[in-house]
Amino acid sequence: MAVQVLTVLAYKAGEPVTSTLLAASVNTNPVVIRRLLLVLQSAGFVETRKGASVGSRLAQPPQRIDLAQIYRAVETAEPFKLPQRSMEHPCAVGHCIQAALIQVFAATETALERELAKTNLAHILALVEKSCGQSRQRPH
Amino acid sequence: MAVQVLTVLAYKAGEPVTSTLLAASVNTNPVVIRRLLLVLQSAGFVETRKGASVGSRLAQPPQRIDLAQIYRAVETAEPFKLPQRSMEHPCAVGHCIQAALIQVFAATETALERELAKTNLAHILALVEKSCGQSRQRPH
DNA sequence: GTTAAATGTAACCTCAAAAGTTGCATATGT
DNA sequence: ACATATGCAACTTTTGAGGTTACATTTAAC
Repeated sequence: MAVQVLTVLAYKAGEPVTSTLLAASVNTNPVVIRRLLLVLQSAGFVETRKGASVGSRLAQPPQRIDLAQIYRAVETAEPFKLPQRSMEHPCAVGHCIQAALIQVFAATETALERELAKTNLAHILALVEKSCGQSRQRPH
Repeated sequence: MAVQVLTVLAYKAGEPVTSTLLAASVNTNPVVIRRLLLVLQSAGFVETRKGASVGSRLAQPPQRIDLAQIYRAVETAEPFKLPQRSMEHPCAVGHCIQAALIQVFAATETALERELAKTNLAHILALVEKSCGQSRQRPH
C-alpha cells in the first residue's frame, strides 16, 4: 500500500495531495493513509503540511526512493522469521537448528533487499505511464 | 516452521519420526505438525505411514529439496500482494498503478524464489552440524 | 486376533496484526 | 473567522496462523 501511495504522489509530481484523495485512490480510509504518511514522513519520503487545501507531496525526487527503502520503513513483521518459541529448549538439536535457520533467513532477507533496491519510484512511474499510455499530469 | 521440520527429518537421515516428536522439537502441537506434513506429503517431500512405531521421513535426498520448493509448497499469503480492492475503480490512475505494481511485485517474487533456490536442506544441515559441532545421528 | 500407537480430520478456540472507524483537538490557507 | 486538513487517541472489525480437543482409522508388534 505504501508503494501505491508513493506512486500516486510521484505521479502528481510535487502537487500536494490530501489524505482523503489518496484514500479514494487506494480505496481505503483517510486515517489509514494518514497513519502511513506519518511513517513515510519520518523516513523522509514525504512532506506534509496541515491546513486548508494542502496535503502531502514527495520530499525527494522519485529516482532517490527505491523499494528497499520503502520496505525497511514500512515493514514491521519480517517475512522470514522463526516464531518466538519458548526458551525451554527441551531438544538441543532444535535449538541448534534455530540458530542455523536464523543465519539462512538473514541472508535471504539481505538478498531480498538488494533485489528491491534495484527498483525505484521513477521506474514504477515509467511503467505506469507506459502501460496506460497516459501523459503525465503536471502541476498546472 | 516447515523448514525446521524438514531439517529435523533430514537430520534423522531417513529414520521415521512421529509427529509428537517433531512437535516437541519445534515446541508446538502434534496436530499442527500433522497438518503441515499433509502439505509436505502432497509436495512429495516426505513419506508418512500410519500405525504403531512409525511416522514420517524424507522422501527425497536433502540435496533435492531447496527453500524455493518449500516456500512454494507452504506459503499461502504472498508477501508482495496488493490487497484485493473493490473493482469500482473510482480512479483510473489507481487502476493503472495497480496493474503496474502487479508486474513489479511479480518480478520481485521471482527474484526471491531464485534466491531461495540457492539453498537446500543439505546446506542447512551442514550449517547445523558445523555450528553445533555434533556428529550426525545415523539410523542405528 | 488384539492391542497399543500413530495418523487423518473435523470442529472448535485463541491470539496477534493490520485495517477500518469514530471523534475531536489543532493547525493553516483563504 | 472559517472551512479544510492533519495528528492522534480509542475502539471495533477482520483475517490468518496457530493451538486444542476429540475421535475414527490404520498398522506394526506382540
